[in-house]
Amino acid sequence: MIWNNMTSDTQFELTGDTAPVGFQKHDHKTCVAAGLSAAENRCKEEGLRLTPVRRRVLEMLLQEHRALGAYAILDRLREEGFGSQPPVAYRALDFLAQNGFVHKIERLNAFVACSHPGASHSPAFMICRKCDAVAEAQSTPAKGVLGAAARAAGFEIERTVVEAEGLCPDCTEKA
Amino acid sequence: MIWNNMTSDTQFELTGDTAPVGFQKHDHKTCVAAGLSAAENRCKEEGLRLTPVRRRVLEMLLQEHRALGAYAILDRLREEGFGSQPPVAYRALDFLAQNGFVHKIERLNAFVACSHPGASHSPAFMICRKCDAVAEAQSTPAKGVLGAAARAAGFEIERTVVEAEGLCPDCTEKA
DNA sequence: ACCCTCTGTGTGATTTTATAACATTGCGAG
DNA sequence: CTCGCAATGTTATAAAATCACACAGAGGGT
Repeated sequence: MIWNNMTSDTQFELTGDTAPVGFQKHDHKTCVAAGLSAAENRCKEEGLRLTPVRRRVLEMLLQEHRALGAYAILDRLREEGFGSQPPVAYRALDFLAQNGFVHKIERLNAFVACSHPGASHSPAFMICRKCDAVAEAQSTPAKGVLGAAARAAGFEIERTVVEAEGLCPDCTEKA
Repeated sequence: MIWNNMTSDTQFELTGDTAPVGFQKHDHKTCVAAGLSAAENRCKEEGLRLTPVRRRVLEMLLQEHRALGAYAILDRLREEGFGSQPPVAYRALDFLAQNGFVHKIERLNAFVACSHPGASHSPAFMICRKCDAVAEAQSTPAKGVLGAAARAAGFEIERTVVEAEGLCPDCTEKA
């Protein structure tokens, strides 16, 4: 229920030491495809333009399945013949973030593909301080202590940043 | 209970349009003094060194009572005859943040004085997107959806960033 | 008092992250 | 077709943060 498990039964195609993926091994190909087509559908529905740069950036983040900085993304875009200056990356990321296809991790100044394409939601993240793996969960901003404080204060919450930093299961084991 | 109300009954000494202070008008002098002496005590107890730069930075943040960027702080330090290079500000801020006297607002790349000096706690913030006022509340990381997700995943939370962005009471009114 | 060490301060230089400003392209509505 | 607008691209610059190294001064041990 909570996150990156994606489809079906867990598949162990990954060699065991590929990039961290959200604390759970799973089939990348499936989630890249799923993420992309979810985005395509939403764009078609809402008249948004998923242009080549934007599409490619989303694809990169889906493939990577961890947080990438804007400049890491830019480097690849450059290699692939897209523009080579920061605004190219930032604009694509802004578009994707604005539409919920990717999220910015404030703590890392970096971006991850959304793990729950489709529904609008308030994401929460768990970030491993050792291996930088990032897993996305749902938060419920209006509920809980913060929601109560906000209501009491007359503060209108529009957006929330919720990021937990700590040790992922793998790194806990190794320690 | 929740935040910057500080002492006693609210006092309206402020002219009514001084800098935003956390959604509630209150007596600055009192909270500056309270914040500083709390820090002094904790440092004495724990053998920490509240040196002049550090003390002054804390005092600035307490006076300001809103988020200041490291470079805003640095500018003032420079004017006052302290060092003039970024590390001076960053080091003082690191010390203060490490010991819980100030908090970093990731969303703004800026720092605020802690509103609950003393007890160790997991802060949560409400940030007005219009006037940049910041109020501090308490969060309860281990509880709620995120805590459940973390336990389910075997993720060990060490620290949390919780920041709500929206409109403060004042700005809501004006709109 | 002396030396030693360790922490903190100061500096210049650099890296990393992000935005401003403006020219150009190309699609779609009329 | 052509006008307008959104997206792309570029150069330049701003803003945030860190590195590397020199020096000063507090405090402990002798």
